[in-house]
Amino acid sequence: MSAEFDEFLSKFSRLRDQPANSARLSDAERKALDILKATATIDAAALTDLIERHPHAMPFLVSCVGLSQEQLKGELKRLLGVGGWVKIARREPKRLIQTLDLEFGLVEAVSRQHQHSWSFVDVLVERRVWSQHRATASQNTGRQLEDLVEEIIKSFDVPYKMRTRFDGRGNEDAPCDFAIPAGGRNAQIVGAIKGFDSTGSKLTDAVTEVTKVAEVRLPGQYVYAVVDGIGWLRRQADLKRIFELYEQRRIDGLYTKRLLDSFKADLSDALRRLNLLK
DNA sequence: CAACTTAACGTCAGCATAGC
DNA sequence: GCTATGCTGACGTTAAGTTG
Repeated sequence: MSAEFDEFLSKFSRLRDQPANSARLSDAERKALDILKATATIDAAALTDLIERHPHAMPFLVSCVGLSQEQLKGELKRLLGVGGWVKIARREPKRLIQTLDLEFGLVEAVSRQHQHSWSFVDVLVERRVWSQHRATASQNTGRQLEDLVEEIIKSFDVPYKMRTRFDGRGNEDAPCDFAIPAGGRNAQIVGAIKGFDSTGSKLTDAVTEVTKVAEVRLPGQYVYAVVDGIGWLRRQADLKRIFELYEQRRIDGLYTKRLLDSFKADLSDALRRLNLLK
């Protein structure tokens, strides 16, 4: 590249300030942690008492079972139908603790980690595990859903292609997560697979993608969507847009992991109608 | 096979709105 | 009026796929 470009490159700087060494905690959070620190014995009653008076202890407590703040919000939506922890911690602290304990073994985890004496290295390890978990493990959640769907497609012993594009109406094409028997102009059955345990504009992007598939599809093409994950529960406006596509029959099927049996049956019918089965 | 491109999911902040 | 929750979009990191 040109010398001018190299010169331009040399003028770049880091935008973010160096990360602060000590996280800023609110007074409410600090107070909650002081109480936790002073608690001699951790049991269900102690935690119930703690969160009833100090709901802001919740994100700290659930970190003991590997839940981030966002994951906590998602799980509360799934398990209790609420979007936050403060109100429910004050009103139904017992139910909140019991639910999380049943699902994640919260009390035991907090108790164990409360007693543990932590070394410097322990802290370093924890930091590393969390930051790595964030990026790598999250990739797998979406991939797992893809793999489940791929297994079903495989069971029919037909040619297919994962993560590709297909041609539809006019000169338009669209991305899809699977295509049978192949992508491009040969696609006869296509589908989108969108698993999210968290929220974000990525879910809006996913809806846009599914919408695009529905728009581009040819009359004879079958279109399916498989969605799942607690992220959708917190992004229902986006989920509804996909559901409407299904209600209007602009896509032929909409499934979650627990509905994959129906997907298999519907796919079987479609393959038979298209004479793709051997 | 290294460089590059595309696409995957998660975290968080900011503003709007609801609820006490 | 203040706090909790709802809604939205920008941003971060990594893996898989592509290309020369």
